[in-house]
Amino acid sequence: MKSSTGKCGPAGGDTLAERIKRVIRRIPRGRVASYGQIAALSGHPRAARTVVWILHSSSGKARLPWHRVINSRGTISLRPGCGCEEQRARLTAEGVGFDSAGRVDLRRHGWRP
DNA sequence: AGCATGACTAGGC
DNA sequence: AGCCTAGCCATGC
Repeated sequence: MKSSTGKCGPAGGDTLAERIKRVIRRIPRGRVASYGQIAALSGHPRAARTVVWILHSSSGKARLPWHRVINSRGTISLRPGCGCEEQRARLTAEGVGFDSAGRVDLRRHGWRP
């Protein structure tokens, strides 16, 4: 019995947010995943925008490898001055290489669960 | 209850 | 090949 209301609370629950966070933590080091991919693995293939919100909401708080999350083109979506340089530095440190166009080779570093 | 925000994505011109 | 538009999902005021 948890509560008479029937709700156990979002903690450890099946909320999309918790699920998305969980998926992001599963991204192995040296690999990157796209927002849409994470959303799909969370059960909502079109909730890429929600993934964005999660990162904003937990940016710097939760221990999420936020730097391993990029867009479907393999480029960093962050705007200059908002941590995009840090993201690139972290990925580079993990062995993820960027080409002259600032793109990651998803065929090589893309996360494939 | 409705509108605005957010690091998106796919498709069309 | 590059830019624009519409669609999607969840939260905050």
